Amino acid sequence: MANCYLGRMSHQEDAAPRKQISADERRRRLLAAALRVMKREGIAAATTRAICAEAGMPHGAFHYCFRSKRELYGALLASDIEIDLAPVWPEISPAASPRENIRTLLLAYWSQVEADPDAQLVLFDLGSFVLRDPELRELPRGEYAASLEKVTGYIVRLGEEAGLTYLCEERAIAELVVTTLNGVAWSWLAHRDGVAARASLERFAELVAGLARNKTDRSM
Amino acid sequence: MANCYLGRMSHQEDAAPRKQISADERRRRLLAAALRVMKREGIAAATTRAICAEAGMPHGAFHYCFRSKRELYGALLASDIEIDLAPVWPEISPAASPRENIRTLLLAYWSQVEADPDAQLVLFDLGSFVLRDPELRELPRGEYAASLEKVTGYIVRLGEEAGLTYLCEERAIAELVVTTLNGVAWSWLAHRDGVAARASLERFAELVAGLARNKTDRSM
DNA sequence: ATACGACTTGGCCAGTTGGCCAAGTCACAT
DNA sequence: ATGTGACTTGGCCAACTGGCCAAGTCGTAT
Repeated sequence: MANCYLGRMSHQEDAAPRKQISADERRRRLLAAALRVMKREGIAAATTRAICAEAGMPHGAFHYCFRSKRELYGALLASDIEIDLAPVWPEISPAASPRENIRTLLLAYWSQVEADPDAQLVLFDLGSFVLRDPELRELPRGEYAASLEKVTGYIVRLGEEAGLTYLCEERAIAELVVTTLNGVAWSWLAHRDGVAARASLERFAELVAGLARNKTDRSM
Repeated sequence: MANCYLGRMSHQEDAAPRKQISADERRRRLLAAALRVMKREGIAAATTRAICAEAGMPHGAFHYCFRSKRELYGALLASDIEIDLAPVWPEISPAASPRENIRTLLLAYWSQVEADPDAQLVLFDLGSFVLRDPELRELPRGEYAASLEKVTGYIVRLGEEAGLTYLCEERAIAELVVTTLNGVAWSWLAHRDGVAARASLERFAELVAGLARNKTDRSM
């Protein structure tokens, strides 16, 4: 069911026996497999055996690639599962109101969250797991800092492209945004009311817009 | 080490040998014990054996009180672990600005969160676990609704006691508040930066205050 | 060809898990 | 005293866990 490595049917050697795989490549495949299992059945179901089976490998392969299960968990959280907002930028324009532009950005992010709820759940699970582990506890701190940095970048870029100026530091806004998006995601996972979630986001966009001004209103 | 059922040395009865315990009482004790274990060592460590040990009961007692481990998990999430804001109300006053009053309320809530981080983590763990279980999946929906109801009550009461009127429905504000508080809690669990968390809350209070007006400004 | 190290594999292990149960103990009504 | 039903207990189970390892296979530098 797994190995669709058929093809290569030439006259001499056929069903290519797929020789060897580098340990690095295996690590990558195991990480991907682990994520798939966790999304489908939760973090508790992601045993070393289940992960290997998902990756189409024998159980022994696991501990050749990872020293321990925790090492895989750490690597998984470190390999950021991020959301790309690049496709949204064309919709941003100085002509629109700050609220409209912020709204566009938030909802673009949201539609990606809503499209893959299990990924969000895994993110919470993984974070929670790692926070309990004495050796991995520091990991989320860096992850959080990175995502904060990224969102701050978005805010700045939004300011430039939509011609906005903010009443406070971009980083502070980013913090509020990251935090609120996480909160909305968590609430939505609980009640699964997409309408309510979007309504909260709209309201939040409105509030954040209060911190922004069109540059044209004052200077240009 | 477990059975300290010694004593019974007095002439008749003294160090009450605590005869039997009703199944209900045992359930309550097991729930409390489970919560303690989860806070201390995470949800994964809360095995039936660990819970019984924590409660000072033999392992067999567990399945006399609960049909399964999941049943306990469900019961635990249902037994709301809530935060009481009652002691804070005296600090609310019509004389203060809306922002100040909202700030007071949010920070009061927050100080309780900050005082018991593990409880928050357990709440996330528990929610996440339950969301994966086909039979318990619906549970968080009700929990969320209940806490939303409660916070809505707070918002209304705040309006009455501080003399505020809102620009939108109290429920919408409550949704935003619940969501944001969860988000801030999650972020804080990751980075453990209490200053940043409070700063976010202050900013959020400011924004929400924008949705409120002192009644005296218009009518009275 | 030969050798050597990276890769592969299935089996094994001791420990832990949730759940079950039969035998026993107790409180209380009769 | 005797019965009845709720409560108690320790032991048992099959299933599963993370981890380890020895024997094997393969690729490549020589």
